[in-house]
Amino acid sequence: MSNLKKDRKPLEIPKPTFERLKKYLALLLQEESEYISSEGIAEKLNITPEQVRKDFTYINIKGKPKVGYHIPPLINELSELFGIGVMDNIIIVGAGNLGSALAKYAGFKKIGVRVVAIFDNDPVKIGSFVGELSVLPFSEENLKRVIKRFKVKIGVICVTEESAQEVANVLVRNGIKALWNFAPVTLKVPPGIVLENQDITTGVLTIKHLLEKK
Amino acid sequence: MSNLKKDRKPLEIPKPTFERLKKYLALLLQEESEYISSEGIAEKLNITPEQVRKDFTYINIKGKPKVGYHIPPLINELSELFGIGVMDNIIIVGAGNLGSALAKYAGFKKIGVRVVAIFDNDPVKIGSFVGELSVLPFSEENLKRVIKRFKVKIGVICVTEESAQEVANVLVRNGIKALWNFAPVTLKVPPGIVLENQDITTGVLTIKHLLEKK
DNA sequence: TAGATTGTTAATCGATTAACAATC
DNA sequence: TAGATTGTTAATCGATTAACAATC
Repeated sequence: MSNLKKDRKPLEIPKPTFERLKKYLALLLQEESEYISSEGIAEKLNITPEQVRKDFTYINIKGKPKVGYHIPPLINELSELFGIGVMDNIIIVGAGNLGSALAKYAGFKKIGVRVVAIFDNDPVKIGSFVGELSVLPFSEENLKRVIKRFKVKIGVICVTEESAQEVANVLVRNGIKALWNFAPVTLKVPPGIVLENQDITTGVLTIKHLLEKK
Repeated sequence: MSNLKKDRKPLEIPKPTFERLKKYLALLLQEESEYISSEGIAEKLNITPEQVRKDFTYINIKGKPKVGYHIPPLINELSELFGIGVMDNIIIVGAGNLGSALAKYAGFKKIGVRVVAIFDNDPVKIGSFVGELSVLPFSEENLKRVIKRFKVKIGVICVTEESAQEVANVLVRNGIKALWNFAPVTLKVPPGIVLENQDITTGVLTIKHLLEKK
């Protein structure tokens, strides 16, 4: 046993390309026309058309000279890349404003994500409704039941800095495979667990830096 | 007039380095010891120590062999880079859950950001309190007054997809210099206006993709 | 057909990694 | 001093850009 290969196959798609593919998808989902050219995409995202075409060589898609790319199949192809066809059930821990905002977010459906439960420890919040969901007490028992019943792999952390690591531990202990962390802390997770930090404040640092040099 | 130079001086710090510097700062602000080595930083962020040292060559900082980097001056140096010493007043448009979460976020202070007003058009929300702030009606008059009085340069967009572009237009028209957009739309802004998109959903796409290939 | 736009290869550019000298 | 860790240069790697042929 313990023959986990160390050679985790590197993403065959380069990281920068991958990040741009996400933006293309977001853009295409907003688009109403049927075709779009590499130039059309490029100018909305402030990149070059060559870059767009190059990026598309990583996915199985063909454009038509003089016309551009047919949007529906493009969306399909990108959807497959991100596993959007498969609906993932997720749970949210922390029913504060941020957790509530996510729980109610309508756009998840389009990207194959469904919030099936929201947890909190605050007695005032427990039992109250966030959208269609009633806030559940954050007990291991509840957690275990929900995770099992809905085959939940992804847990979202919307608690304070102080409790985030503990929440992460509990989630992982109960079978969660990926953490989406909104708390401004550097979490430690066991190998094999996917961790995605979504530090919401970093954006404003870029803004401050750009404004400064004007 | 109209002698705006097209040659916007490229960020002398490479983009990837810049992004990592933000992470270093976030990490250091959590750190309690006095010194940290490149190795110490590297392992928490899953990068190499060489990378950390190389990144630090872009800022004016010296480490001590055998000891590492003295954290307070490091924080100072990074703070200066991001313009954290200068407090920026920002306004939030949209007092839904997300806008409210941001308005109450305590961590802004540490990075030189202060929320001075929150706006909404919903009569139910207007006049109610979000933290210490009373929600103001989103009128150009109010906007103009607040922007002038608090010298606001940064506007945060926390409204729906549908209203985001219109809100952006109004903000820019009234003198806002930078937009921090949380709505899942590709905004169009005039040249010279800083735009930072914070698409909150992209993180989960990465997670889905990583889970898929297991 | 002519022209626009794609797709792809080659050239360039820039970032990361490796190696090692400097130094506390 | 010896050893650990920084700082920096050179080598490698990978991503972007440029050029142009293919094609609708």
